Amino acid sequence: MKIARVIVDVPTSQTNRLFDYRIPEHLESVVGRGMRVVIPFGPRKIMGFVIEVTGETKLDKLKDIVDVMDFTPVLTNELIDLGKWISETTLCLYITAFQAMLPQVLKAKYKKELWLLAEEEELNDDLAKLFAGRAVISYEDLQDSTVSYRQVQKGIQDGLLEVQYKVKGRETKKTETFIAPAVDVMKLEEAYEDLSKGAKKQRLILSYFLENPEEVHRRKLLEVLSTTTASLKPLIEKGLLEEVHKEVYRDPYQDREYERTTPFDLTEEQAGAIEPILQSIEHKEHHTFLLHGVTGSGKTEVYLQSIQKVIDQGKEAIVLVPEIALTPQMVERFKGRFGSKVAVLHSALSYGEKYDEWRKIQRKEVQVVVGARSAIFAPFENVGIIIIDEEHESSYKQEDYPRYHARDVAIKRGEHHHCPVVLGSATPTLESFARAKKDVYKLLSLKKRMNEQAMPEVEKVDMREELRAGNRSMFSHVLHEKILDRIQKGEQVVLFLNRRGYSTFVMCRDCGHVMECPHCDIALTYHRRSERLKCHYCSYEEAMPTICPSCESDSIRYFGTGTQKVEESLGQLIPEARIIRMDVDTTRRKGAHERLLTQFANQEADILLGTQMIAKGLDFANVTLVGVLAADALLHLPDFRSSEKTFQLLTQVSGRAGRHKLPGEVIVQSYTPEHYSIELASQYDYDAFFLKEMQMRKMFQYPPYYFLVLLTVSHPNQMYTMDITKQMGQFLRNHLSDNSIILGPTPSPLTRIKDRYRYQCMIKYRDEPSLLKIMNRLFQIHEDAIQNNDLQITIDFQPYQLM
DNA sequence: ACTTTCCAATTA
DNA sequence: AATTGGAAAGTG
Repeated sequence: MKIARVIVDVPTSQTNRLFDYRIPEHLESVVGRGMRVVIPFGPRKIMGFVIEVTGETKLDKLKDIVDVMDFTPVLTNELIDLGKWISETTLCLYITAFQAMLPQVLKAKYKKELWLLAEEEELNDDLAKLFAGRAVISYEDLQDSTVSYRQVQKGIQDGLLEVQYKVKGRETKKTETFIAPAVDVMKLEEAYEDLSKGAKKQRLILSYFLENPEEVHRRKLLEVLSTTTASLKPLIEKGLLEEVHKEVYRDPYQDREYERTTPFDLTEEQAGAIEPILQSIEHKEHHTFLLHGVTGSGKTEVYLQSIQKVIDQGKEAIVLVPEIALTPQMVERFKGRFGSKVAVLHSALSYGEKYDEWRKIQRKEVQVVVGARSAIFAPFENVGIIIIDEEHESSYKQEDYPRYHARDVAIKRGEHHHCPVVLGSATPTLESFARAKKDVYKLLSLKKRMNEQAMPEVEKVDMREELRAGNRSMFSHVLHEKILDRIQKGEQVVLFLNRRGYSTFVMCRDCGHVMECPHCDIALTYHRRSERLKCHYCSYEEAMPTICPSCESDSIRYFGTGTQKVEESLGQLIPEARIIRMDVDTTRRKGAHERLLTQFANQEADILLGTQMIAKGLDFANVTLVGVLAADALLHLPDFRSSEKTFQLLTQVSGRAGRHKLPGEVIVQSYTPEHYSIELASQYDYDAFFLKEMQMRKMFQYPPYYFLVLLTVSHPNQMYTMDITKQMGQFLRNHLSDNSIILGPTPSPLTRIKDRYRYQCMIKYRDEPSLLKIMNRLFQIHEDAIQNNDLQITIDFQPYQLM
């Protein structure tokens, strides 16, 4: 007897273990490790992942597997082990880890149905009305009806009704219609002769097939012969042609032509950097490389040529890029070099499109995947290299369960496949650079730009002085003039607004009342388009008030510097400027992002104004001026990484100017231009910044000198939350070593979200071998309250977001 | 005596 | 997470 050990699709700690099921004979040759199966669980039927197939069990009675959902495993052996590792190191449930590795559509969908077993006459009036002649009704119909649960229960007891559970995948396959001859050429010819002379279009279609007897895409056929289905239909009805429905991939890039590029000759510096990577591929040895290259130094070419080597060896490559940088320009470079060997995975794809790209990987129809964070789980089995571009990006850390960092997963996979992991950045995280200095990672440096051009000159503008000089606008005098100058010359400008910390809130000018969310401790954000106030943390929204709810004055206004507002005042300042604004609002619609960028590239606008999303990966030849409107917006947030983030952002934004023949220039506006992160970013001095920031981190006991764990407790009752957090802090102080520092409990920076109070403890440690065990114990102690008292505990190892 | 609501245990 | 069966609370 064969037995499958299964992780069930029930996300709680009590079911977070293997359950044994008998594999019925007719499924014995089908069921395998890594497949999804339908299993009975209590009275229900649910989905589960087969983790192991064995011959023995400790139990004497087992239930049978009901059905298999896959014929090929969706999880490879490596991914199963990886999922286990993730759940153990990030303290999440097994099922959560496995679900995170797969595309959305492979999540099971459950349906509960009520079946009529007897004749309708045997039912009472209420039930008969409910069924109304149908044999099956969905459970939602029952809930919508007035029939009481009691009646249904009785019906079930009397054997008149039955509840059935259905488990379905959500995957859908897209099909398209092809037309093919249904008879041989002889018959076609006969039919052609028989057709009346008047049926010109029909004759045209047949003559097409006489010349090309293969099947052809219907839309294309109709297009080529410039005809319609009206002429095609009679031929199909006569049985001469037939419709063939074929499965096709939803390929978002299919109608695009990519210019093929060939490998460039590497510069001496690039050649030096790529050599150790190629060696690592050659010798099948795992190493983690930190490729530190200034913007424009040609990191991507190093990636591309390393990947070429991997493909030549018959292996596969995984490339991670930050979501925000997954622009058409980036995709183009990979598609241009490797053509149809590339799958692309990012959040702008529909679920169906993601699934199709994923299946190309699963079926090994591609050798390269370029994608955002979750692409690290690409189900390749022969990985030859893993590349993480813009290594410092915070989007590589997932902020909800499983709270994994793609970099850690990459290294784990690199070890398994004995292949190199390359972390690339112009501004590496302090953690990574420190590791490179300690030779844990191998440091590779690219210090020169490929075009031998100097980095654009950065001019800092002290906005305090502007204010003193009577300029109250958000554009300094210099910036205003330079913009005018560029427009006159027909060159382009990129304006960058750091939105974080500058959201548009609504305040009463008379009494100072600020509109806040009734469920969270945060000011509401004003949305101009809908004229409504929205909360960024819960889904709460309300209409913009006309009078202040506190003092009933009518001088209630919105404040803050959103991109909309900048666009407005820019329009007043320079009415002739053509502006493209890029932010969440203008890029919400599918393809909008790309359309706006194309417009700008075609020089249909003079100024590109945007947030974070224009800081990365963009490359426009005609841009000669970059303006940063508020460089210190990030700097004053309660986050120990704020200096690092500011430095990274400024460096990145500066890199947008003067990438080609025309020299570039950068204006950085700030209220604290003397801050070392602004000062050193404007000098492009990463090494000096690293040293200075390391001093700060050492002094304040932050990473990379210490590891962090953030423990957040939340509950609707504030006192209770504080109490539990205090207990936990005490527990940690009792169990962790004396060298570790435990801070808190303190209220979270956002103390209340969705009517739940949040308190936190921070652990700083250098060496805690049994940390995982202790944290697990912490969960166990409060398991009951989590289960029955609406208590929530989140544990985040190496957190990025301290809110 | 009977119905409704709540809670904890169980899921192979 | 969903279900269920039994205890506790409510109802006339």
